[in-house]
Amino acid sequence: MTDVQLHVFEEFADLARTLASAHRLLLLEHIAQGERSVERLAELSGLSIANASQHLQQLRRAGFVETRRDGKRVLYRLGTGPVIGLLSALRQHAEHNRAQIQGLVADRLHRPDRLEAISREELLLRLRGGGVTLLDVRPEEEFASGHLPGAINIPIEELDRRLAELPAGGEIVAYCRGPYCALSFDAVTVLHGRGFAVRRLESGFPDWKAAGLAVENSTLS
Amino acid sequence: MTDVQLHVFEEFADLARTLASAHRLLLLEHIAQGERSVERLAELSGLSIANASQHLQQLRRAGFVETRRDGKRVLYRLGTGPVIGLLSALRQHAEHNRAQIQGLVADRLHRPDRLEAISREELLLRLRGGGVTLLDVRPEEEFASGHLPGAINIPIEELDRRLAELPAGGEIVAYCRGPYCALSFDAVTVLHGRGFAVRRLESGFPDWKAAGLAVENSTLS
DNA sequence: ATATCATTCAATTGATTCATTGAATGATTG
DNA sequence: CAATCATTCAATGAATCAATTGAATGATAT
Repeated sequence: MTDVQLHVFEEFADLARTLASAHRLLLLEHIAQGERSVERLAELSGLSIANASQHLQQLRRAGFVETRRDGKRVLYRLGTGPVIGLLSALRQHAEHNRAQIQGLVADRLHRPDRLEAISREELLLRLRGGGVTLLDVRPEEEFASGHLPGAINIPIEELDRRLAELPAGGEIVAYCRGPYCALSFDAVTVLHGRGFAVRRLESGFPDWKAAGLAVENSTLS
Repeated sequence: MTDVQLHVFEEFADLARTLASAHRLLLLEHIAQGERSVERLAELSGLSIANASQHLQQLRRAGFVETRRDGKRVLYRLGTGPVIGLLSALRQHAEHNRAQIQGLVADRLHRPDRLEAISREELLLRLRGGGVTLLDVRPEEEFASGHLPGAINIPIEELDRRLAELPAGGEIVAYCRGPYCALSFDAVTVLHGRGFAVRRLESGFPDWKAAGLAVENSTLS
């Protein structure tokens, strides 16, 4: 009785243990952006290739990612399960804890930078209305492997020099990889300083995709 | 940059690590049923009191549970955050993995015992229509600290002897602690054998409560 | 106040996990 | 078929975590 119970819980615990490493979570976050090779992931995460490979295999054993061979490379992508949901539940809980510590739980309007954030639902409404420019500030590579329909791509480092590409009037909504990616925060800071009406999308590309919403692809490896 | 990133992920990893122990998950599951003292939890989980206490403190540090003093005892209850959501995301993923291994993913009707299961939404509809008897097969103690409105309580061990208390006609819906609690499965087996029209609720009491639905309490310590 | 009892703390030991290194695998390319 | 290159495997020492024990805390009750 408690024996069978414990066995089930051991299984859950194994899953949790696989997530209990900052490096693996970081790898997952990068994989959530699209397919990546081991070498690229190692580079993105600052790990040795062998080490990255081992972590990736743990993630695969737990079903969080899947692999595919393309020539000499092995490409990793997210698993088909509710991986994003699991990660976002973790995020939510962490956020709740932070709010708890600061003594503000029921209140939803307590994060100053959140004032600039816009939800997916709100964005969809605005897009239908028109007059909104979607700005993807991720690197070209990530943009190419998938982005929100109609978005224009200006990587954050180039934003300063390429302001001309942005429409003078109308509102801009910037997004990047997700709530804990700093790129869109930076974009809001930069653009706000230049007098643009800009807000950031609360969630990022992976969540958008996971929600089953339309995605565009560029033709680039 | 990667420094700040890593710090955030360390935080997530800590949360995951706290869940990465079958004993702690088991404790959480018991706490999800209602407030419990350390002694009771140790007994329920087969741990020494000191050991249980340590695990409980880890859970508290991570914000999964909260405590309250009542006389000599310290009572543990679930935290206010999305704990249940996190646990159920874990469950979902585990279930997905299992299905994956058996080569049936897209298919939703592959679990024979699931044919007997009814969702919360469906239950709510049926209850409005009437003719449905809700049967709580958890121990009296757990029933007393909270149950579904209108449910009758017959602990699973007594079910055999107390069949008379069940209405002859109409459908019975049995529930217990949740999808990985075996009690309601047993109830279906027993009652089905006696010719009752019986199904089990897919989710259990904790999920019901977490969904913000009405809950009844008995007057019992 | 003091005794009592549930709970928590502190310290030890044993078991896992992590990153690193160098070698082995396995698929492509000439 | 041999060479090449990305990835994986295997083994090591350092670091971290889990369970156990006995003592300390903190609140009640006589």
